[in-house]
Amino acid sequence: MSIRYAILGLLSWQPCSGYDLKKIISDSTAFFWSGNNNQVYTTLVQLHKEGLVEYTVQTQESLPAKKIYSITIAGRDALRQWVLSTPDLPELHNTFLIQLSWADQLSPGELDDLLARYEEEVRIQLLMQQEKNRRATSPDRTPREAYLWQKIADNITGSYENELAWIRDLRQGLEKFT
Amino acid sequence: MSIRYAILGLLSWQPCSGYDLKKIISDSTAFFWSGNNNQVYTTLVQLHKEGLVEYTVQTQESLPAKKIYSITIAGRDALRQWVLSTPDLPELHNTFLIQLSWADQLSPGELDDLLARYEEEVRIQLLMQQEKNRRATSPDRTPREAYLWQKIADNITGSYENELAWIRDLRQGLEKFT
DNA sequence: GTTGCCATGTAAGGTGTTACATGATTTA
DNA sequence: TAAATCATGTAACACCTTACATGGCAAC
Repeated sequence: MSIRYAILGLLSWQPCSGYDLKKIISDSTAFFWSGNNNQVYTTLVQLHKEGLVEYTVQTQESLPAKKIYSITIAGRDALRQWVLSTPDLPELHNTFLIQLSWADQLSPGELDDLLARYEEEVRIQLLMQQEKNRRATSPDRTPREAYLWQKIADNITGSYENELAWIRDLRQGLEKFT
Repeated sequence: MSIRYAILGLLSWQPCSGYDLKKIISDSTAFFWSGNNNQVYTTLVQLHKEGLVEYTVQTQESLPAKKIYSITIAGRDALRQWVLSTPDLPELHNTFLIQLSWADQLSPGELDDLLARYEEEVRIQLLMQQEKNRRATSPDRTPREAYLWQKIADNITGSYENELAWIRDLRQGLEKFT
């Protein structure tokens, strides 16, 4: 349900087409959805039905027409209420931990290979995230907002760094068992 | 799809009824599913259809009959192949980051209240997780397996600790903006 | 000339959740 | 007497993903 508010929030920053929203969402890690058409467009239709967004059609020569969505007063109210609501905990979904649960059947070499592959994946992901952060643009309407967005980016890189430290420590500790 | 392998893994540890599996999964954080009936029972039926598990019915006086599932040779093979397969990255799904994205509309007091509530939630979750770890039983078939399960538990508490450090730092840094 | 971008939308399917349904036994 | 535990299973629905469909334009 929170993709509603991700979209409302983006529209509270600037009017966007569905296509724009889709791109922003799929490029972002904090907005963790895939940004597929179905979800974005149907959510926009629903938000419109509820009066939380409105749109104007903008025709373009030699390009398909755009629906430029913007947030309504009611939409801003709904967003504010949601932002004030009790936060959810982060969802810790790490399939690798399940893989590791049953990894004692592997030989020392197989296990270290598995761990090395995971470490490498996380390492690359961290680098990609850092690069994303460098390129990213944020609303930046006040110094405080810029700070919040910086910290949001830090949260994600921090999670990968934490995971990386964990896997390195794990591999180190495994050397005793060879 | 990975709940299949969570269940196969649990059965590779010890034979269980669906009810047992359900309880283990819903009590565990690493096995991150809710452990609802529908998923567990239908997955067991599917695994049985594929010949990866088998069961015997155990009747009990004055209690409903149990189906005691155990893993087959084919099941052990499938599990081993999955454990060796390329690990997935952790899924970072933190709705709070989206809430925070649009939190600059809040007054300093409202914002700090939101952050304080989040910090408290994470703190409690960390304590609960540590308590869980203390009570938990693990397969513990070899010293290496015991080590792996210890590290899996550490991963989860570590994630909460990391989040807690992040939110504390964030609140500290916000004081400049009051 | 095939791929990718712009821009909308639909279809089909996988995954996961809550709630419902039964029915005896134990606990508060 | 109400609720929780044991034990199975189904129904309904929310959420999310990939893939399909159209059609013009630009780039390589």
